[in-house]
Amino acid sequence: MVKPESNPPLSRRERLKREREARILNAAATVFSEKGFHQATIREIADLADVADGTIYNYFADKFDLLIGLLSRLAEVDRLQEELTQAQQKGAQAFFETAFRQRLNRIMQAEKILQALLPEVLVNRELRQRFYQQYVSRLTSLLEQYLQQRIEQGHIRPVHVPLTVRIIQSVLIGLLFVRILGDEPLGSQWEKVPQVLTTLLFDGLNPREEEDDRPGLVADA
Amino acid sequence: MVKPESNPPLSRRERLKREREARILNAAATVFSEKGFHQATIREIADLADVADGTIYNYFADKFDLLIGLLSRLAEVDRLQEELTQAQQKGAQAFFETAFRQRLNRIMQAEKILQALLPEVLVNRELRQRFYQQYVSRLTSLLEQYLQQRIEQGHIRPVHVPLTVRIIQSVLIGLLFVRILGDEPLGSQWEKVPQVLTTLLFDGLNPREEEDDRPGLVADA
Amino acid sequence: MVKPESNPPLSRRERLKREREARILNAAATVFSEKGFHQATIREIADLADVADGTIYNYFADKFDLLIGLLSRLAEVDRLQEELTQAQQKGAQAFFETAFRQRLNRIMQAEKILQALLPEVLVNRELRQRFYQQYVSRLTSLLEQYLQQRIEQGHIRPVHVPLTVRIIQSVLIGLLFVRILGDEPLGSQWEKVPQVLTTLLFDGLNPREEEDDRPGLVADA
Amino acid sequence: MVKPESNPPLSRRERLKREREARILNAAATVFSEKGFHQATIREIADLADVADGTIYNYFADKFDLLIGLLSRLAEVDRLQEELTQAQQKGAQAFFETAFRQRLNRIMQAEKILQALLPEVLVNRELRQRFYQQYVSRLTSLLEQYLQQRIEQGHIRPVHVPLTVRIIQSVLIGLLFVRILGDEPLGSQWEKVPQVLTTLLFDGLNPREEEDDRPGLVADA
DNA sequence: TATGAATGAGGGTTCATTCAT
DNA sequence: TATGAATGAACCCTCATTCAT
Repeated sequence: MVKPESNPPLSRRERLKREREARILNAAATVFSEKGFHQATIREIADLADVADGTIYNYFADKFDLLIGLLSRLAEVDRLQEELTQAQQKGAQAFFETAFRQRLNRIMQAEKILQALLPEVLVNRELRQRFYQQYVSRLTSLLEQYLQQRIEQGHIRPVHVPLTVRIIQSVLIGLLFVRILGDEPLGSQWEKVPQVLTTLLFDGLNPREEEDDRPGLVADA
Repeated sequence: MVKPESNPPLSRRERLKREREARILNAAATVFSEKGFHQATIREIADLADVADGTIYNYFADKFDLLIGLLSRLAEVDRLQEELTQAQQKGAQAFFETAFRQRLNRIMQAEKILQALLPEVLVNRELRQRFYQQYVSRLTSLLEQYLQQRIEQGHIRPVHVPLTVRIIQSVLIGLLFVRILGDEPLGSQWEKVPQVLTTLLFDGLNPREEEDDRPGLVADA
Repeated sequence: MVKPESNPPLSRRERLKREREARILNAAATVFSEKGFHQATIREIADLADVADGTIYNYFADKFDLLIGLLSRLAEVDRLQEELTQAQQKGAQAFFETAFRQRLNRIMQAEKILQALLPEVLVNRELRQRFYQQYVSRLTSLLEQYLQQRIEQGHIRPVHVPLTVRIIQSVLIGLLFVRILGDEPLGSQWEKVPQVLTTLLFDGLNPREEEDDRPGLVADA
Repeated sequence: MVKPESNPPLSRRERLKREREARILNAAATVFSEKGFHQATIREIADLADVADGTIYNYFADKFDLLIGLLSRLAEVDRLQEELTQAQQKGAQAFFETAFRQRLNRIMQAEKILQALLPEVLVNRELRQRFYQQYVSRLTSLLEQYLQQRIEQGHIRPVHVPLTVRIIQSVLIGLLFVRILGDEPLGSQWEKVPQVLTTLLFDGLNPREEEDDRPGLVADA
């Protein structure tokens, strides 16, 4: 299932190479996320990765290619489809809560990389397109299919599928954004977000007959 | 539109100065949004504003100060409080739909400026804090107050107010983000978003007894 | 006659600009001729010209453009046609002696520039073509016309005009080359060359009845 | 062709080494002549020679040493003295025509190497001196001796021997130069040059009583 | 106050050379 | 001895900023 990459007789040389590339990408993520792509210098990344400046160019064509490398790693590690497929066996609401939790976890894990990428994504056409295709539209497609299906099954109200999916996508990205902005409640209560979000999405703000007493719905901080 | 500051007669000299500053800021917004802050050059902005390079430094301390200028203009023109106060006279759902429409309209009007600012907001601590305070947290506060009130009045289900408000904020910012990414449905159906979003927020995805037949809920594109 | 460029009301600013450009080109000629184009650094040229590195780029697009600038100056200052036209009023042999003297003088005056240009001329296609057109082929054409005419008039033996002219051209360039190589006799007896060359070219090596007693034909060094 | 050095049996190992060195020098000549010494990279030469970068440094001390290697090969292969000695048995004019033909043939054969060397010869003091000694002055000396002798024998008019010889040398180098410049007539009629040059050198441009009808003296292209 | 040329620090990138394998 | 990845010094060029006019 998960391409096991099980050709492990990697030569020592090959292992060193991979390890070096990883170190460089890590360093790039750190420096980019702290200073921004343009403020970051190759020198600084090289120092942090403990290689010489020139070595970076044995692994990446140029500075921008480091961003591409980060984006690739982002997409590569992500098990988006598999995760979502598993979650589909649950009910609709549980599916969304699971999906949100997965996505928000991923975002948190990859926060540094995302913080390195996002600013340039907004600015660079090529990166923007790659990011949209490799990162955004994949989730969009899956959600559209899922939502459509569930609507047809009557498990979900008939809504404007494309826009609803965009709205859901936007929440996720927006949450990352506001989190990066340093918003305190989001920073400290990130784990609660999936549930609040799911409840909101399913039950809405409208008051119901039956009072809802589940914990976590009211701020306790 | 609402220019209550028009008290003093303003000398010809003064008018010229203001007009020049506006031209410079416009040029900066255009160039920054197209190329990004770091790719943009003072020369290019000066050319577009039809002034000499050096002139810009009579109006702004340095290149970064142009961003501050754009942020100020963003906040300055915005009638956030007044608009929301007006909307509060409506019912809760109508309030949100109005508020969303206002916000999304503002976002669209100021898209160029926002596209110029956002990348640097993610990268520059000072700008980030200013942006958060002048642009994000103002809405957050107002929404928190409003939501709290309505919950106490029983018009809205008791929800986790801080996170709910962050989620709402995130939708707005995220929508802008996905729009900038070039997402087609968002680009072409931007006007429908407020209603879809409001319905989603209030009624949720859960199916109800009574079928919902209001127009615009199902994609027709 | 010599376009006097008599629009002297050059502003002070303009004069300074021209003077700066000249200083830069002089410095470039010096450094290029001493170290070669690739060994030369912009820093060094700037220092010698007493300007900042960046200033050079206000006058020349890039390092290579300095070579183009040198080539232009070479062609610009040269009064090739006028000089030759004057010389045409003399007899054939006197014409050539005059022409050789003019050319060899020019070469000596411009030796630094030529030494800066030649190596790159051999290496860079664009410069090669420009050099050939602006510097070499102009003389070639004039000589071809002149030789053809004189042959038709019977003042010169019928020879293979194109090759003969190339041979003459080659002597001039070759003499410069051997001079640059540091050849001593050429360095110290450069002024004798035109006469020796002319005699050789007209009378040849074949011995004649009448012994030739003109001075300068036998080495006295 | 004439390989009298073939005394020792040469081990397989030794043969491989020589062959490798030859491949490297060939590659260097090709790349240098096409791009120039400084534009050429060791990588490119190594690729063309089908060896690794580092291998080149087992054969040559550094990049510059490749030029020295080319110069050595140039001098080594050249049978200057033997060829000229043979030619001396002819009459003076035949001698020169033979000598010119030999030299111009050599130049053509070695054009690539010369084109690789000349630019750096003009720029690098050490290479310049070596080139002058190993390539230029050897011919100069031989010609000076020969010319002096013939003059004393009365077969050649008494001319300024040192300068005359320099002029002859200069023609050869200059012809190579103009050829490299891409001059068309020289490129296509290179074989005619020795004869035209010899006639010019011996008979001069002065018209004679007897009309000269030998072929090849008038351009037919 | 507007101008725009001069400034020069800064950084991405190249590539000859080294050296562990 | 051959390999080829790592090294890091070196350099062209950009461009924000200054300042004489």
